[in-house]
Amino acid sequence: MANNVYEILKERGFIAQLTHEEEIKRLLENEKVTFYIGFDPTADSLHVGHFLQMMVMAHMQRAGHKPIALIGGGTAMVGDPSGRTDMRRMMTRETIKYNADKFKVQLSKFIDFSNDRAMMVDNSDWLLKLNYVEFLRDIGVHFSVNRMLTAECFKSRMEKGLTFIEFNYMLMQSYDFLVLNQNYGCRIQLGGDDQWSNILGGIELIRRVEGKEAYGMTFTLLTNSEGKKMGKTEKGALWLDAEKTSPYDFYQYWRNVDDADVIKCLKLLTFLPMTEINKLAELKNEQINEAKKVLAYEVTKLVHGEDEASKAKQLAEALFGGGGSTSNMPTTELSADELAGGVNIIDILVRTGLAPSKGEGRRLMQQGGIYLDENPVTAFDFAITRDLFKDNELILKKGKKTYHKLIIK
RNA sequence: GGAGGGGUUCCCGAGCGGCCAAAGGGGGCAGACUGUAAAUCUGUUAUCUGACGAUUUCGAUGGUUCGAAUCCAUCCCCCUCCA
Repeated sequence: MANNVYEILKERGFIAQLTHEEEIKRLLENEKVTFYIGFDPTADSLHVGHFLQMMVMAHMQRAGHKPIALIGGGTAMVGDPSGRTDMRRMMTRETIKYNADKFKVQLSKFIDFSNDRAMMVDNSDWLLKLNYVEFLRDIGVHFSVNRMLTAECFKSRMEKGLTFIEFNYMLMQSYDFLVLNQNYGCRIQLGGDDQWSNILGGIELIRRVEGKEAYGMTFTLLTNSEGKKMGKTEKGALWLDAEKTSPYDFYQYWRNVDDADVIKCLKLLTFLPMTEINKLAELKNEQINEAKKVLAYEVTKLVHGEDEASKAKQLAEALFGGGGSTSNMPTTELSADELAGGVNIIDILVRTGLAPSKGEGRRLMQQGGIYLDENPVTAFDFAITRDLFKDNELILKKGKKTYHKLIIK
């Protein structure tokens, strides 16, 4: 019976905590509500954690509610201590500005901002011009330090140390909610579950300043069955920017998630109807691979578009299943001239990025992790020459899953 | 401001004049087994070299010494207690 967004979100496993379950449910059922989610531009690309937030926004928007995407250009200057055991590195204004601009572009791809169906605001617009004393008198008075210190988000920091600048983060985020409430009638703040304390701060502030009730809802953090945050790869985070994480790598990440996490991810990160997901949930053992394929394709489609998703899928099938085209594989061109003399395999490994250093390249070869057209290569002085190429291409493989194509220019 | 304790390789964390490119764990990578999964086992994990070996690393800069991550000086940063 998932007619109402609340039910949808609940059924799909998004919801972690609610400030007022009944009221929120009623509100979402009967009214068009303006809500917000904040994104602090601490990197130059959104990642999967943000994607989950955007899925929520999209579900809400589909139900007729109006999202405000808040870019934390101002809050990023301070740094949110929540869920952190150490202090964030201070970022320069320039970096934040740069990141914020990137965020804006990416967000526009996922949320429909046309016809006033959603808005995007940047809290640097109001935070940066605040007057310190005024802020303390108007906003600071409403916060009890005693209470703040008992908040979960500061507890872990009590041991490691917490500076005053970070301590203020909560006030700033609370103030954001107040501003959005006053200017745009925003009544609900959503966020990851790590934002719970900060959200409560805002609700409390609105109640005290405006005498109005505001609401908060947090969502499960995307963690795997071991409780670790998902979306991390050996190269760092799994970015939504194709320049930083290629659609193929992105696809492969989901293709390779743990069995235990597939269904959860399908619910959270795709729009597949629950009936279909439930069917996939029936699969056992090997068959789970089918569910993973669906997951990988759907998520990649949402993030990179149908074309890229199909390409990634085809490439994966070509490599792992045999057949299909290799046209979307990362490629390096070699000139006929250099091939004439033979090009050392280790140099190629470094050049293609399959190995970060020559030493690493040798190690890979020693351990039998390097293949040329599926044949292991172990001789360090092996030279790649023209006659190895078939149809002008040669497939270089590192381990079982990383492929690179060489072509003659 | 005073007293004490620290800053070690991707992370945690040992080392406290030579045997240290630095124990152990985590993570990563590769191999075996598999289902492009998990678990497990094995190897590996600064750079250059086919190898011997060479070079740059232990907060920063100088110094002592035949020789320093280890001792000294100054500086920067973090933590704890006192004010």
